[in-house]
Amino acid sequence: MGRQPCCDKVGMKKGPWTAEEDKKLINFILTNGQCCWRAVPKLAGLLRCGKSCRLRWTNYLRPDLKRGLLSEHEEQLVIDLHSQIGNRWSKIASHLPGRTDNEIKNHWNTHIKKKLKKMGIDPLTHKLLSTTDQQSQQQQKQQEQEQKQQLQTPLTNDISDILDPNDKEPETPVQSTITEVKEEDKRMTSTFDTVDIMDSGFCIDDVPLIEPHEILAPCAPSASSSSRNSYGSSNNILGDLEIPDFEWLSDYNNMILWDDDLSSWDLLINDDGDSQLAYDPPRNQCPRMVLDQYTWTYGLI
DNA sequence: AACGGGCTCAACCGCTGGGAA
DNA sequence: TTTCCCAGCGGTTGAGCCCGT
Repeated sequence: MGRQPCCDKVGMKKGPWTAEEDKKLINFILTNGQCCWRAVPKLAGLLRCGKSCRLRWTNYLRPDLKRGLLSEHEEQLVIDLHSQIGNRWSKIASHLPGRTDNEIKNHWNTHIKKKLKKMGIDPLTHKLLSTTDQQSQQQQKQQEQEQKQQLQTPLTNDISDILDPNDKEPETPVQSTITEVKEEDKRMTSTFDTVDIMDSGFCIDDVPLIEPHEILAPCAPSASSSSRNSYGSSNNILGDLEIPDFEWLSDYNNMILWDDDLSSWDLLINDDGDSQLAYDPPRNQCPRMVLDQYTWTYGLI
């Protein structure tokens, strides 16, 4: 008996999301929060399946997403993590705040793979390509032995589920138990969290730096500052959003940054200077705002 | 200007695991 | 224990963009 499809696909829209659909989804999530995704399209008035809505939100519309290319530091982190846990993109993404597994997976396949190959490193094994061939036979033998051992003594801790088989070789920095892997996860997370942003290699070359004083017109949270008309425009997305009286904005300094053509909104900055909401229109519809979260965070510090 | 090949990345597909009934 | 639903995951696809000819 097969699994039921995630939704009734008849009449469901597929393909790229339109700005209108994005608006509906953002509006719904901001108003109601994330609930049962299956119910979202119906409640939000979308002809999409719940799964599509969830993916669109998590991979593109989510407020805490960073945009733009991965920095050198992030890239190195991805490489390090990949060498230890393989293609577990969501796990890797969890170490890079604001990055999605899809984004990292794409970046790996389009950039890092080539980069490593250019450097003479096998992206699968993270070993020098020249030595890979020599080791492949040894690996094969070792894997055969491991398979025999597994048949004789089943693993109580399924380390094979955590670690890439290629990382089981002694010369790689591999932990031998799940506990150690988890501890390593924690260590790496905390390392990333506490990294000095000035030394982190964040790439600020990709976008022109804008000093905060050049772009900010901070205003204290107040009833008047939550007026849609303060920032809205008849030809922009935010103006059309049915955000309930901006009550959800009451904690923010209501900083909204507009594209030159006022066709998109990018950031809302709260009192702590955190970016809370970012809207990035489809790349073929309007030029992307030249300010991204990196730049902004960097500017604040 | 037109064409074609390569590249990028958003979106989709199918599968898995967890949890509820 | 079994069945079903749901969210999440990783692999794959294809439309649109870019760039060289």
